[in-house]
Amino acid sequence: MSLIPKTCHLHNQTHCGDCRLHALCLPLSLQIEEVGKLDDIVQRGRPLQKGDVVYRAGEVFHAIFAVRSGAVKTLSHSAEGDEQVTGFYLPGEIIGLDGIATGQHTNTAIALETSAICEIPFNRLEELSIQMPNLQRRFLQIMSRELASDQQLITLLSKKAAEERIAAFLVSISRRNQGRGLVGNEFYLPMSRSDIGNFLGLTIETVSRVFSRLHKAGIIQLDKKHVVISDMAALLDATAAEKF
Amino acid sequence: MSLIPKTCHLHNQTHCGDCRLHALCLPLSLQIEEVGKLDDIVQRGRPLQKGDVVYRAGEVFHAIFAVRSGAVKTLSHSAEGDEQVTGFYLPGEIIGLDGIATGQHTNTAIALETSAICEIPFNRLEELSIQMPNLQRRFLQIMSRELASDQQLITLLSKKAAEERIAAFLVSISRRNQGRGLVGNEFYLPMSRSDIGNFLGLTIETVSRVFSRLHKAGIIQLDKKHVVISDMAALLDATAAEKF
DNA sequence: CGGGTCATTGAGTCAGCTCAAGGCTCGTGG
DNA sequence: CCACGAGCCTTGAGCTGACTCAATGACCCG
Repeated sequence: MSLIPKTCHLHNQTHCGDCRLHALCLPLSLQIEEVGKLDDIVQRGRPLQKGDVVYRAGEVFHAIFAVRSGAVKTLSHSAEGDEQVTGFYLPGEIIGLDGIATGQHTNTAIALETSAICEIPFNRLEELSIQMPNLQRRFLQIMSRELASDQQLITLLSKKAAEERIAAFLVSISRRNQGRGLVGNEFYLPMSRSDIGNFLGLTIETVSRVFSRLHKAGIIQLDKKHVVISDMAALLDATAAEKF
Repeated sequence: MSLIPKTCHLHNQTHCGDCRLHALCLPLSLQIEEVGKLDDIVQRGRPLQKGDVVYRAGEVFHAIFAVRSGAVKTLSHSAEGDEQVTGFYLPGEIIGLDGIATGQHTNTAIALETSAICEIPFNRLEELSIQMPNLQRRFLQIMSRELASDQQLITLLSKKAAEERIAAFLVSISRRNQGRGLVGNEFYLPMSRSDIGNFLGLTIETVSRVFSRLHKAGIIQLDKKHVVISDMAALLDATAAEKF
């Protein structure tokens, strides 16, 4: 059961072909008429508010979702009940892939701010993939990219110190914003310090201290969630601090 | 030395339909004639020896691989040159999925012991998937399962103490052996302490100390790489030690 | 203006790291 | 057959980066 109401607001009429995220999202590398067919199966709901759930762990998996605007975090729950933030998703990025293996979502996805989400029924997508090899390949690419980013996070958690983690996190947000045509060196973080800490395997105190340190070092400017990267080179250096 | 006899499963003639791993590997849920078609595209090479490379980071991606016998580790290299072990793969498991996104492998895969590997050319697999929706779905399942296991590892690295990590690691090996019809409470670890430490984000000293502790607690018996789990309940408890 | 949430900063503790020493096993060569 | 070296593993001792605990500040909303 999807939480997204089917009522259409004017804002929801954007078709895949017109969508500004066209070149980032699922339609990449499709022909124009193919985009039209994909567009036919995409369902666009009313914007979600901060804290609203896109899907919940344990729910039956029936669709994947594309973030059209706003931002979403995904969390998994361990057996003991504690939450692990497994990712932050920005416009053009796809969530819900975790449910394919078992037919149930293993993660929960929650809007971090007012967000528009496109819902793509999975069985329709599968059918379409059979007719459109480009779409099949694109979808596999997206899953594989997700694997690669999970593995980067694994390396981060396994090998990097707190400062390197935060620096890498900021660089990642910066690059993804840049990929969407925004400036790379200034942005608002849509998530709380606590989400960042959870994601990076740090406490919120450590996140806060590292932000302060980077600020004092003149690498970033910081006003609550508003970040300006004033010295990108130094920030990149900080993602891989020398060990000796 | 592996528990797996060197006689039957290393020879190259086994077809997917006859393979004992049939129900774990890619052919799961295929019809008999479909298995035959899959079998036609699978290439079986000569057994690899310990340390041999299955594929290397940076190589052009053209195939995925199934482990038929033995064991394989995958590693990614960070920009600074240090290696991160990202997974251990046992018979019936699929490696090489990391290359789909970019067309290049981002990981390196190395045999941990004498191993037989099936090579499945990716473009042939894609073609076959279009004809065989079951195969397409199965392949997506395998990728999704990989995502889920990466996310479990992320939680492990982000939230768990050394003892919980090792316990979870042993339970994982045990379960996967059991899934292949072996006993779950006794096995040889095909990887070194250093590989385990690297994988779990611990130093080899810590790995060694935790093994000793679990041994002294009567939970496992240990003779080099030969492990006997003598108290599975206690080991499971140790994967989620109470924090207060 | 009071209560709640989120963020910052400081002080002290500790799990796992580094450094160091020594043991076990296996292969090689005298 | 033993000596020797090279890996790999184990164990001990001390150090340290991030955690816990605690207090305070900033902001939002009713």
